[in-house]
Amino acid sequence: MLNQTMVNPGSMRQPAPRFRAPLPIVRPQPSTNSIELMGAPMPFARNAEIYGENEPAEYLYKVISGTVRTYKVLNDGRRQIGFFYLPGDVFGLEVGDKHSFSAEAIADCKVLVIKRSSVIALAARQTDVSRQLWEMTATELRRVQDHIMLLIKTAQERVAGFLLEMAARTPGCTEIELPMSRQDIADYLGLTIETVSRTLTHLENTSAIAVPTSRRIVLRNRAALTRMNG
Amino acid sequence: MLNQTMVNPGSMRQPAPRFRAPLPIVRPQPSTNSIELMGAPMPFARNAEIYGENEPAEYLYKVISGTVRTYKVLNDGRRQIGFFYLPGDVFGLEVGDKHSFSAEAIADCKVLVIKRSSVIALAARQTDVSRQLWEMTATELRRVQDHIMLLIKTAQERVAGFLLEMAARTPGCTEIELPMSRQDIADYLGLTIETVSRTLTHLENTSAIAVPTSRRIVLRNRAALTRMNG
DNA sequence: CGACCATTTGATATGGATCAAGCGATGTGG
DNA sequence: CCACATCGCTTGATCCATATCAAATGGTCG
Repeated sequence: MLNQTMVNPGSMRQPAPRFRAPLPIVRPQPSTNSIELMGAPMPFARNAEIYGENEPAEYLYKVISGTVRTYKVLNDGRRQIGFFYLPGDVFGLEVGDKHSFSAEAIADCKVLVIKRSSVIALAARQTDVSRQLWEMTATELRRVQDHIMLLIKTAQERVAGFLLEMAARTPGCTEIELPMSRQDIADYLGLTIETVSRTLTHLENTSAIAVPTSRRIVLRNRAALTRMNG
Repeated sequence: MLNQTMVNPGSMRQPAPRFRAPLPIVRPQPSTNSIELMGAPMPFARNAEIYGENEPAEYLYKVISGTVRTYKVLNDGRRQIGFFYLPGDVFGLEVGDKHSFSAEAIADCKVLVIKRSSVIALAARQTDVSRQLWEMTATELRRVQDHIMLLIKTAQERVAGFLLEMAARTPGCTEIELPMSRQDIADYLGLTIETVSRTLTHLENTSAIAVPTSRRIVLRNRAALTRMNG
């Protein structure tokens, strides 16, 4: 039942820990050209909150470096991660005036912060901007639809799918550096850390992957992973 | 593992069965004014396919009467229902050129069919149209995000949540007429029919609901349902 | 009435959660 | 430099919610 992190409702904002060398992830930046000209870059420390659920959605965001997680917490503390946003990804895009998820930096981040009202104002006059807004929202929609398909699968299928998804988002596609903890992965996949860990071990034993360090995964047999993805 | 319908990959298109009296559901229509002027109403028989996954997305659709389900089928036949669209709801909205889900009529339907290309062309010149497109996509996004939160819950929470959701979408809020079968509900909630049935029986035994006929549910104790919604 | 289909109910199996312990890396203070 | 605490992860043992398998019930239509 309770397969997610239990979050203490009273202590959400954690102290920002010391700095760490940022991960060298560089990805093809989807062209959000005219919109991102309106933004200012801003640093966030590891575990810093970028915005909270139900806060007014005054800005939208684009990851420059680092990784961001969005999440929701149920009444009783179960946490569901919406997505891991890597450099180039846009998040915090809302049509209503409140954020539907919370957002936090997983590693230290640089994030482009763009004022929502000015984008919307510009969209009212420039067709391409309004089209970009629409496309970003639709990209997000597709992603969430895929996430639903993930959540109906078995543990093995979820983990295999997750690895393939992360690999597809990384330039050097055979070896991936995970910016997030096992707990984050578990909360994204709707599993427990134990199950994630066991499944990774099993994939390693069947030599579908190698795990040189816990944050680094080598895809040895992509066909096998694809096959078990469901 | 296999908690969804197993769909035989070779026999998706079913013969359209006989006609049935349409359900008298009438709901507040969100104003999609200028867009829906461009559409033509079209009837679909029970279980008729409206479009298939990966088919070119030439049209978008608005339910006038009846109910529509969208769904995806995994390689091995597991089915996941994306949503049940009731009168007033827009579906089939895509930014890419292919549909990401399939759509079928659950009961006999009247559906407004609107040519995608003309809407997009109009959006290029009329701000309000492009805003409507964006808002419809964002509405869908919210919905899918909520669906994810549903899928991490227990069986009881999912069923209770489903009933509350359906009640919120119906005018006479205490009694709801379900247009879909137990199997459809199960595939929406990521459960089996047996679990859905047992859970409904349990809710009835604890007098949270009454089930005069299998398609009709009376909410007796909404507070209890809300409480167990998670 | 009898066939058919949807739904409910019952008995059992199992995948993943839970509870608990061990392990390796990193960091701290003496 | 080394004991020692801490943290993230792995591994092991057991439990439980929900799936699976199977049968009974009930409504619909010829």
